[in-house]
Amino acid sequence: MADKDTLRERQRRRERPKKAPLTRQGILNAALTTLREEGLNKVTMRRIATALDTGPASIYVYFRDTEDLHVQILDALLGHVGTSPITGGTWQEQIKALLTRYRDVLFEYPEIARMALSTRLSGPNYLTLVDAALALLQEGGLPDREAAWGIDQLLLFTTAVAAEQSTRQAMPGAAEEELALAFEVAAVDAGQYPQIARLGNELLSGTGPDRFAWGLDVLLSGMRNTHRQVENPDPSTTTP
Amino acid sequence: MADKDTLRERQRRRERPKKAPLTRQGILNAALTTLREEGLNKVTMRRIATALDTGPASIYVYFRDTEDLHVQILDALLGHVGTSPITGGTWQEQIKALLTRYRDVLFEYPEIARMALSTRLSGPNYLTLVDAALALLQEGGLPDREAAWGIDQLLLFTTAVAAEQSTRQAMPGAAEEELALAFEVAAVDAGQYPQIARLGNELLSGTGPDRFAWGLDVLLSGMRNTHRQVENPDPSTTTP
DNA sequence: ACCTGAACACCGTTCAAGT
DNA sequence: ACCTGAACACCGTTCAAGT
Repeated sequence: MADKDTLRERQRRRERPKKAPLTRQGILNAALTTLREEGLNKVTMRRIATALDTGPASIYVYFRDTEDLHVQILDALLGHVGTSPITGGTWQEQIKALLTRYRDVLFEYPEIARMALSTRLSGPNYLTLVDAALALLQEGGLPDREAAWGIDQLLLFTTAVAAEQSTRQAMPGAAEEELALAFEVAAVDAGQYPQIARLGNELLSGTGPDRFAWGLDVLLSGMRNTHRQVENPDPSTTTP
Repeated sequence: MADKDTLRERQRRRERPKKAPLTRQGILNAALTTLREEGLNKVTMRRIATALDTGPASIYVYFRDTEDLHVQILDALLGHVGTSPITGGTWQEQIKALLTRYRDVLFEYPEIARMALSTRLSGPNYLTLVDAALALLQEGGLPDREAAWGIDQLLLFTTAVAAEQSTRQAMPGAAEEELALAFEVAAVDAGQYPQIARLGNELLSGTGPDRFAWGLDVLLSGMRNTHRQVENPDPSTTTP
């Protein structure tokens, strides 16, 4: 009877509430939860498997290896970074807004940013972001040749800033490290490192966001003034 | 007798040839050998300890943890990057030569570059490099405020390029990945990613060194044309 | 102080066997 | 095809005990 079946069904669920048919999405969701609650280095095959009430081998049905899992997490995280519209301002301001949005995602998940540097990304959400940025560069009148290389540099800078900055704030003892750095700069031997001693605290000045914004301005300004050389065509790799 | 002692000494050495008094340098040397022969992720506490014929706990006498070991390896690797003289050319060419030298070291050890992004470096060799670069920026007439932030960006870019590029070439299957990327760009949906489709192979053009050199030019040019805003002084953190 | 064996609490990945 | 338990070959770090 329906009643009896429902009851039995409920009891079964209560016993093992997380047990559901294994799917790619299900694994990804469990991974995202673990990421939020415990950080990327707890997003391990074994842990996700345990959360889903199975053995580690099961995850390998859907993900090639741990890196594959992490890459797919990032694209899931990127969500609508590239699609939600950006309004107002010059094209420079718009591209800065777009990249800041990207940086903010990476900022929330320090280790993801570091991973993003060592893996070619190719998820749909990432491609959308790249396309949107390229459109803005074109709008700004940047020649295609420079835009093609420039987008790489803009994304590389953004990712690197996130990887660098977010590590510190997320880690226990980050504050002490900052302080130690300040002392170090102050204590630096003026004979051995004259420039560092001379610039002193100027080296540590400014907030993360201010430095990031300045960095983007430098890149955008530099790109417009730096033409790519015509590459010397290598005859050995060119068909006649 | 001397003869007998020497013989006994030799035999003792032959039995356990690596056993020597444990020193920081000795551990570092063993670590460098392992790095060269097996890569950074084999530079583990346990492995170095085994190589030195002792238990893992012994390493903790000289290094706080695994990260500390890795950081000190990088500074050892940096050797004379910052001290051996750079001759000829404009200050731009000189700073490019200096950073290229830095990149080359990081290129040889992919994982070290990635690590360098997430850890504040402060070894003597690293500071020497920073100081030399700052001197060149000053020689080029870059104002101190911009130089202080600019050096950060130059080093960040260099490290990121090394982390990104070197991963691919060092990994098994890097060639296939490049190829897969090329196919991907070719196959991209022109409706969904119009800009990527439009630029096509332009996005993949150029060699690593050409892109790196262009990137440095962009940065150096941009820095000279981008003044730092006067930061809005935050009254809550300023003493009156 | 310096050094260490042993223990604790984890990992990724593969494989043979199950459904 | 999809899923899994068990096994293999590793990790970092701490601690109590030794010299």
